[in-house]
Amino acid sequence: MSDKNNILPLEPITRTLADRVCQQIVTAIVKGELPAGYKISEPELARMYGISRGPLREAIRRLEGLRLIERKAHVGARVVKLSAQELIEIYHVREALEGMACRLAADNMSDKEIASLKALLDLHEQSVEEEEWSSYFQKEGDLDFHYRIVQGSKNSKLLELLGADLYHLVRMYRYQFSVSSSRPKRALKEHRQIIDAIEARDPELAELLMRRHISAARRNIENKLNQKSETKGEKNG
Amino acid sequence: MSDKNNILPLEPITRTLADRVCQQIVTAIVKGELPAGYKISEPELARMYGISRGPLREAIRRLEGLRLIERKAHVGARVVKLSAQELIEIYHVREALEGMACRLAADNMSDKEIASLKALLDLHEQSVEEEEWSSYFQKEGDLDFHYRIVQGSKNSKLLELLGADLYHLVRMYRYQFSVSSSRPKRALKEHRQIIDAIEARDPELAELLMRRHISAARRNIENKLNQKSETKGEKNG
DNA sequence: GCCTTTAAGATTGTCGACAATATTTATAGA
DNA sequence: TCTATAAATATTGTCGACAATCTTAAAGGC
Repeated sequence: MSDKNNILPLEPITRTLADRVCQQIVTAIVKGELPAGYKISEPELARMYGISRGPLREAIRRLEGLRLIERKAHVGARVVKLSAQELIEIYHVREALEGMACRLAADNMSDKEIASLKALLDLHEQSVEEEEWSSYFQKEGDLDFHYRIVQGSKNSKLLELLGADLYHLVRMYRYQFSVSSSRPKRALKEHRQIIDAIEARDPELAELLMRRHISAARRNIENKLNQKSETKGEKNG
Repeated sequence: MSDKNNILPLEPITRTLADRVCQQIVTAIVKGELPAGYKISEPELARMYGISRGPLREAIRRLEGLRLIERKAHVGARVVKLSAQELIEIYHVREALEGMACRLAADNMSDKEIASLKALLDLHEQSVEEEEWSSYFQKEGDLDFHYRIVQGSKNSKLLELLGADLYHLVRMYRYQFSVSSSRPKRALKEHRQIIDAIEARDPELAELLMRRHISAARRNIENKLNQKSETKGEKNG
């Protein structure tokens, strides 16, 4: 082996320009640097990222697949703007899909995966106690948990659907609305119950708990959205 | 209004080249003209459809979003090859998603939509009796029914997931394996029961019937696949 | 003064050529 | 004869320029 392998490509530094720029734009959208509804100008972004319009269009098309931008022929692309309605819809779909995933995970998750996930929850507990959760747990930690359970279901189509079409939208929502932070200890407790049910190889209970967990999160959001619209006042009355 | 509007663009004849070619390739893949596992050569397809590589790559990227082809960087694209395992996985996911869709449809589908769907079933019944179902009903008619119910759920995310990620794969499977033709009358009867439950505004029953319907289809496939592998003989014993 | 029409500008879609990477083939050595 | 290295070939990735379409602004008519 020669020395040039010292720089081991843990994550391939750059497969293609489109790959790299795509990831950069995903991050920018999720964090709100590219705000919802923003009109994407191909020449502008191409200059910004220092690439040509070719690979940029490739990236844009991929972003469209991730449901992060919407495009119209001969008009252009815009960062997707989630309505309250759509956000609730996503949580309804998550309830069905992740409930199923959790049931399957109780049967198919390996002992090693379960142990690893319990360790992750220990980390989360630390973060919550040290009140560092606002930065990490609120934004990504919770989704890490959910994503691992979907992986544990061993159903690749389920993983594709949740990973490619819903995951990033929820990430975006969390970053930009900063809403889901209200009940971190409660959520963590529910996570513990879920992994316990999986460890006990109890599919029905695991599904029930996951559905309740997501349903509670949805109602939490619905309440906050209602408060918000009430605060704004009744325009027509 | 001038005469030039005589040629009313019912379906826009051609929005972009990529649009048109994308649809053509979808059809070619579903029908098996581009067989599963086929290596897609960009220069070859570009010549075949008489376009440049630019819009062709756009189309290919879109096909990837529809899960009909898979691409690796610097290697190329191949028509997706569904394993038996993945096909079963899809039916499990459909059971969860379409069960949910059917429950929502019982609440949200308009009377007009219900009437229209019942009329569609009448057409299917005619086709079955005249034994024309082999050409249409087997391939597309059944999915028409399912697609309309998903539309009736009024959950746009649900429609996106089922329409963009699973629909075409099931279409492809039906065309190429010609398996689902075994129980058309039975399936039609189940469709009637489902729409009756929706018309009666009975969400629980509607979901139950849809889940059973898809589950039965899945077991039907599993049996056929088992027969197939038995016919092939046991290679290792 | 407002609306319609027209022209100018900007943006997206399309094309052909060049560069970087992967695959195949040929050659040399064991 | 098989393996390993290296050159040759083909394919994919990237770029800049041109064409088609949409948007915006200005001019003219009612």
